[in-house]
Amino acid sequence: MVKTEFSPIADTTRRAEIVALLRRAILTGQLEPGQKLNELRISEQMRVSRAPLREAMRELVQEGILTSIPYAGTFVINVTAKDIDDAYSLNKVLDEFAIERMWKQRDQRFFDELDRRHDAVKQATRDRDTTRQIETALQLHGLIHEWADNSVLLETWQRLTSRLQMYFALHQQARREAVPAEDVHETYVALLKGGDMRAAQRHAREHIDLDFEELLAYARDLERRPSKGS
Amino acid sequence: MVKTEFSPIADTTRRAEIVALLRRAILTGQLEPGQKLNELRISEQMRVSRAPLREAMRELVQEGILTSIPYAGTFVINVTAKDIDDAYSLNKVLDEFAIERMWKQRDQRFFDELDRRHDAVKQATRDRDTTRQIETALQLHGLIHEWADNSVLLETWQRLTSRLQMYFALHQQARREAVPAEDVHETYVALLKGGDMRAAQRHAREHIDLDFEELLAYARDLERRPSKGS
DNA sequence: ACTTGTTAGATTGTCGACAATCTGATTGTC
DNA sequence: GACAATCAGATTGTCGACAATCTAACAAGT
Repeated sequence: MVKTEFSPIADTTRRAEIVALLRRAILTGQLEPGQKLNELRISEQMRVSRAPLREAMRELVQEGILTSIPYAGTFVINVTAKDIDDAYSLNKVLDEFAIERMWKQRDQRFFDELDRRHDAVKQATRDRDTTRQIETALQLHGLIHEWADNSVLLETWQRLTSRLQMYFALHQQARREAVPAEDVHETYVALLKGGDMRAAQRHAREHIDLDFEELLAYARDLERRPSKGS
Repeated sequence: MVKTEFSPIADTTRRAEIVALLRRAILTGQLEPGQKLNELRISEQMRVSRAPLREAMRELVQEGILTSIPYAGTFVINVTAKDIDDAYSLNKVLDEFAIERMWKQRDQRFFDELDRRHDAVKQATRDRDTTRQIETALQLHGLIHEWADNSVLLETWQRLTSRLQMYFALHQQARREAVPAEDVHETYVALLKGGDMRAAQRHAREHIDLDFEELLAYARDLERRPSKGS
C-alpha cells in the first residue's frame, strides 16, 4: 500500500479558467469598479464562446464582485465607503470568532505556517510588490479562519476577502507612492503565538490594520468626485 | 412630484425563474441531498434549453446549496452534522453582531414588522404547515439582519439561512409527526422589544432555537446509516 | 478470479446562430 | 426648440447541435 497523497486533479474546464482569469483581473484592479463586461469582446479575447464565459460570470456575480442587470449587462461592483466599512466591521467579528475556535487547536504546524505566511508578507514588502503584498497579508490573516475548523466560516471569510482585496488594490493603485514599510503584522503574529486569547481577540477587534482608515478616506473621496465608472 | 414607491421590476429572464424553482425544490426537500441533477431531464421538464438552466445551477453552486464536479454532474449538497453545527454556531455570532448594530435603529416600524412576522409564524403553526413554519421563523429571525444596515452581513446571513432552511425541512420531513406547538419565539420577540441589549444578545447566543438539538441528532443519525444519497 | 483494454451509451462542456431587449440617433410633429 | 415615434445597431438571453469526457459493461489476457 503506497501512502503517497495526491492532490485533486486540476479543473480542466474552460469555465474554471475563465473564472480565475476574471477574478484576478477584478481583484488586481485591471477591471475598474463599475466597468461593464462586454461578453462578445471578452469571449473573443479569450478565444472561447460566450457560454462558458457567461457561466463564469454568473459565479462571480454570486461571489459578490460582479453585478448583473438583465438585458443591460454585467458590471464590476461599485465600491462605496459604506461597503468597505460594512465588510471591515463584519470581518472583525469573524476574526474574533475564528480566534476563539482555533485557539486550542494551535500546534507547531500552525506556528510554522504562521511564520511562513508572515515571511511572505515581509518578502513582498521588501520587493515593493504591492499587489502581492495585499495578497500575502490577506493570506496571513486567513490562517486563523482555516484553522478554526468551520467550513461555513472559512467560506464566508473568503467571500469577504475577495472584496477587501479589491478595495486595497484600488487604493494602492490610486496612490502610486510607496507601501507601508513598517511591518504592522508583528504584534498580530506575536499575539497569536502567545497565551492570551482575549488579548488576541481584542487586537483583532480594535487594531485598524492595513491602513484601513486611509482606505476609507480614499473611498469617501471617490464618492465625492464620481468618475466615468458609475 | 408623486411619492409612490415602486418595487423593482420582476426579473424576466428564464434564468431567474429557474433559479427560484430549483432553490425552492432544494430548500423544501423535494430534491434530496446528494441527488444528481440531470440537465437534459430538468431542461425538458421546464421546457427551457440547457443554457439558462446551467447558468442557474452555477448560481446555486456559488450559493452553496449545490456542488459541481466537472464532467460528472451537479448535486444537491450533502448535509453533515458538522455542517449544521458550523452553520449554527456562526449564525449565533452573526445574530449577536446584528443585534448590536440594529439596536439603536429600532423604531415603531421595526416593532410592527416584528409583530407581523411573529404572527406569520404563529399562523403557520396553527395551520400545521411545517414548510411555511420554517420559512416564516427564519424570516422572523432575519429581521434583525435586515435592520442592522450592513449589506455584507445581510448577504452572509441569507446564505446561511438557505442551508438552515434546507436542514430543517429535511428534518421535518423525516419525522412526520406534529410540529412544536409551543411558540418558542415569545421570549425572543419580547427581548427585542425590551431595553436590555445584552440580554437579547445573550438569548441569541445561548438559546437553542428551533429544536436545533433534535436536528443535530437527526443529522448524526443519518450519517451513521448512510442512504443512497451519498 | 483478477486485472487490463475496449467500446457503446449517456451526460456534461462548448460552440455558433438566432431571438429578445436595450440604447441612442433620427425623423417628424407641434 | 421640445417632444414623441420610429428605427438601426449593439448587446444580452436562449436555443439546438456537436465535441469532450465519464461510466459501466464486456472481452481478453494472465
